[in-house]
Amino acid sequence: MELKKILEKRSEESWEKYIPTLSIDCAIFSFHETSLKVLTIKMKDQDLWGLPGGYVQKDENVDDAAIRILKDRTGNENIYLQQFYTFGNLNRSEDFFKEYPDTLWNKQRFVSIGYYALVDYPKVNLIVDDFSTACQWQPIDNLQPFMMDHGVIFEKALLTLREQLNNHPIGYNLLPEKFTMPELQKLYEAILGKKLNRGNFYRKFLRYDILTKLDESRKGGAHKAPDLYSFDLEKYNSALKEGLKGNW
Amino acid sequence: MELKKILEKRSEESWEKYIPTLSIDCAIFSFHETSLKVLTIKMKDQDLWGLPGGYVQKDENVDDAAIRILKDRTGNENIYLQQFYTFGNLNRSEDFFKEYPDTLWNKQRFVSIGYYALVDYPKVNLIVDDFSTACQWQPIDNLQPFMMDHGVIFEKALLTLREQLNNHPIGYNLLPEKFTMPELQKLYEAILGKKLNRGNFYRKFLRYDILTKLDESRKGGAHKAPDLYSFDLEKYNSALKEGLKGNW
DNA sequence: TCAAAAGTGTTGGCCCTACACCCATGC
DNA sequence: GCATGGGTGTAGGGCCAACACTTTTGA
Repeated sequence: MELKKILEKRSEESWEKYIPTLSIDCAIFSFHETSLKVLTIKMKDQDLWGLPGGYVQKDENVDDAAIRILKDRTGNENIYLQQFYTFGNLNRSEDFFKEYPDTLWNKQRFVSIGYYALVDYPKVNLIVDDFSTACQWQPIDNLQPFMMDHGVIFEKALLTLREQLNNHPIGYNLLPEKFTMPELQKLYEAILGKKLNRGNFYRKFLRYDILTKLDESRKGGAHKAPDLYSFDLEKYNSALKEGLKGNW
Repeated sequence: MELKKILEKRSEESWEKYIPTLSIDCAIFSFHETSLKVLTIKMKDQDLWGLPGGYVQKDENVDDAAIRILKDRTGNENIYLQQFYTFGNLNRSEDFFKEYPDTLWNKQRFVSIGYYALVDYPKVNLIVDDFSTACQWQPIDNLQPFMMDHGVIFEKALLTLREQLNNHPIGYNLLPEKFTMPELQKLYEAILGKKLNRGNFYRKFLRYDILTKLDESRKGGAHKAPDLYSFDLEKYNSALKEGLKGNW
């Protein structure tokens, strides 16, 4: 069914179910093949991509709404979620629904609460809903244009990720259980948007004393097999409370 | 007039004027006599103190609403404002208006957007509005109990202030034009909640190369007259972009 | 055997800590 | 002149960048 029909059909139900004015948009990040990716969806009858989002039910905490939205889109429930900013300009979604009746739920003025989410790439099953035709990961260094102000929301999410790198379990939530030092470094470089010195990164991270070196290495690569590590959760979390020392 | 009467009288107008569901709460900080203070108000017929707040007009950006609310409370327009978190739990204001009719504007479920503001203490004229009986600065290390979840909002504001100390013009906006190194240090200690080494603080700050040493000193104190400094705005702002280096 | 990637060594400089010392001021 | 607080000196250690060397791997 075309988008317009669906929206009009759902509109009345939405007025009943959700609190007005408020929406949620999510920047869902993952890390795969040395590149940081963000989840984007394409709505029916639209050319531009958007961030997945939704609304807050009348009897639901805002944080719980974000969890629900994430689950509906990724099939996954225990996802690391962090609210980062609320976007409240008048003209955010201006023009987007201008051909629709004023009573349409989607045509309201929305103030949108932004959340970023961190997921382990292979654990996610992308789900295409009734409103959209596609749902896919895009590498952050080669993004398609975003609809509405979703470009701004994405940029703010990425900036927040950068700022919180020393205080939040970002590495832990984007990497698989076991990972190599070069993989960890690539992740840091992707988030920071700059190259880091290999040897110094290696020793700096070991000095934090938050990793456990495993008795295995990543075989199968074309060259020397790198050692595998995992986070020592106890030490990791207590180090994050104080913040990892040092500037990137 | 008692609070109940006023609220009921204003309710209808509020439904017309503001977008529903959304409110704004502000933690307004200042620095005076070596202590960090936060602006609190006491509503009529209430024992507990609250943070000043307000609502968003239907044709108004959320940021502009925050500016308007600040101006109404402090008489001041050019105030440093920073949105820091949005509080969306169902039970935030539970029970507060339970004796009122359900149609009362104030009895809605509100999701509140938190802003912190930084002001130069002597520039502010506190304004008591129709809803409140008092409006005063409280030192953050000796706070009266807050109403609703305003204690949580305040704590989050203070935490954000701490986290942003190296990246935002916090010192500049809380201090007067001219200040001494010991005053600057007291401010940092108040925000961080811990003592810092005097000599090291002094040199660390000078090393940033963002201060201008003035040809005056603060006379009148009981001891050696400390030198006066001011921020070199150009250098200061460009240093903040990269972030001041070092952990406190 | 060779290129490339991973792990490790080394060096000089800067910043941080800590403590000590001197200077200026009002009592 | 004395106590107090402000400005400055200094020694040791840690972290850092930069670079080089060694080891391991698959082709």
